[in-house]
Amino acid sequence: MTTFRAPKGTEDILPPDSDWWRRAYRVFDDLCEQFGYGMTLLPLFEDTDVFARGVGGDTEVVEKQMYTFTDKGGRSVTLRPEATASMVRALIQSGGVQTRFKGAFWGPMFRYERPQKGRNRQFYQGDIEYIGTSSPEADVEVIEFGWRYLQRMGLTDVELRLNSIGDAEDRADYRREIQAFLHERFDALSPDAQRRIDSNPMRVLDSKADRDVVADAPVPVDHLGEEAGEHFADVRTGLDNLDIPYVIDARLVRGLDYYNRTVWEYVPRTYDAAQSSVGGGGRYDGLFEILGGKPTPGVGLALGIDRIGLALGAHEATPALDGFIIAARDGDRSAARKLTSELRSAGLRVDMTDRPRPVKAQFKEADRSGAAAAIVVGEEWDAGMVSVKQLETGEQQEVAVEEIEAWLRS
RNA sequence: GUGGCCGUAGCUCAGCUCGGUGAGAGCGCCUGGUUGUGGUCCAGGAGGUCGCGGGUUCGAAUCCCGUCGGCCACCCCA
Repeated sequence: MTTFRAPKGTEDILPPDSDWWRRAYRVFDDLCEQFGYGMTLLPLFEDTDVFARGVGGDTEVVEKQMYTFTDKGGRSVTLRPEATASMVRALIQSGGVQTRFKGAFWGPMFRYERPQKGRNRQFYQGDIEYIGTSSPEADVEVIEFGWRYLQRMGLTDVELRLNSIGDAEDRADYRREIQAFLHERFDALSPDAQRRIDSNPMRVLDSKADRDVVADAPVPVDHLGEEAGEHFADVRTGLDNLDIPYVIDARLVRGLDYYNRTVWEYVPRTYDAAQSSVGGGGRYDGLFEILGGKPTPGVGLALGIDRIGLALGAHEATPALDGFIIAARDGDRSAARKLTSELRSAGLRVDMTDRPRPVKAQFKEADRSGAAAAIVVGEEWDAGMVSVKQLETGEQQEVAVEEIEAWLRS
């Protein structure tokens, strides 16, 4: 027996479940227009090195979650695990960013992991990037964007966790300090943490397995240089100014190596799952150089759409048609079909059954479709009339054919 | 990659411990309850290789082994 199913870690999203996704995208798109972020369409896969170098060789994402293939030309390509490196590559390719660039993007990402709640191998992100400015106002705007998005989607009880991990230069001293701290407690550390002392000690702060050990470890936010410190203060002032609440999480470091200074995450308080973060972002002033471009600062965020949906719980389907056309007699079907066509051309949302069925069954379909009204084409059609019934109230009346459109709109 | 739980109608599941009367329920779906009226009610109906393979047995959805798949957690992150 060869029955196929969606590959492990992927999901088919069909109506009516996809109604929510349509809304999720529309809200995102509206917000992008309001904030002035242009749309970008990027490849689903890139040269493997874009991510290996961009994201960082010592991250989990690159170490073991890459969907990497060799194509027929012998090139190593990787299904994108995240958007920022890809976006930066595209901007470098197009000649770099002269003044500033605000780009948005929506689509699937791929990470090879063992699936669980809120973690699929193919998952969806909405992303915005504000590039070409090191102003803290940009950080604030991007953080605000994510906050507004969650609010509009109905996730109102969200904790915004904020931190600054400083600049690369600031981290030299800090690095020695945390390494010393970790070496003293070497035996208590998890194998992963032990391995990272030399390669990327800051990441240990983020490790659940080592939570107790690092509870009183030195944190980057206490080792900010003058500029990074001012920047962070300005970001906080900016958020206060917009009345966006946040908490400082000194051990928040994020999983991608390109971040510097500001990093943040959105965590719904009402959502209990291991994968609780529904979005996050950070500043990445060094990424352009890593990928071979001119030094260009940038800040961006990713929203985990799947997780936002999970955090919201069951959402009511809202199919909603303006009208459902019913052909009373089989001979009325062509007239009904024509009317359906005309009303659709006029911009209304209408549907009808796929074949002759008892009127009762057609009404049942009309009801299930979520239509506001049922429009009966039958004997009255011969006199230029149709019967229209408001399905919620049950009220019914006859209306002249040429007035249906106006009636449906009222 | 490691661990736990689970795979029976389209969906949610009961039955499995103590193998054996014709494989079930609810929801959904279809038809009907008189001429062209839904969401309630009533009646009838369609729909199942009991994940797959092997073993034990006179006999297995029920016991054993294997395998595939799903969910959740660890890890990590969106």
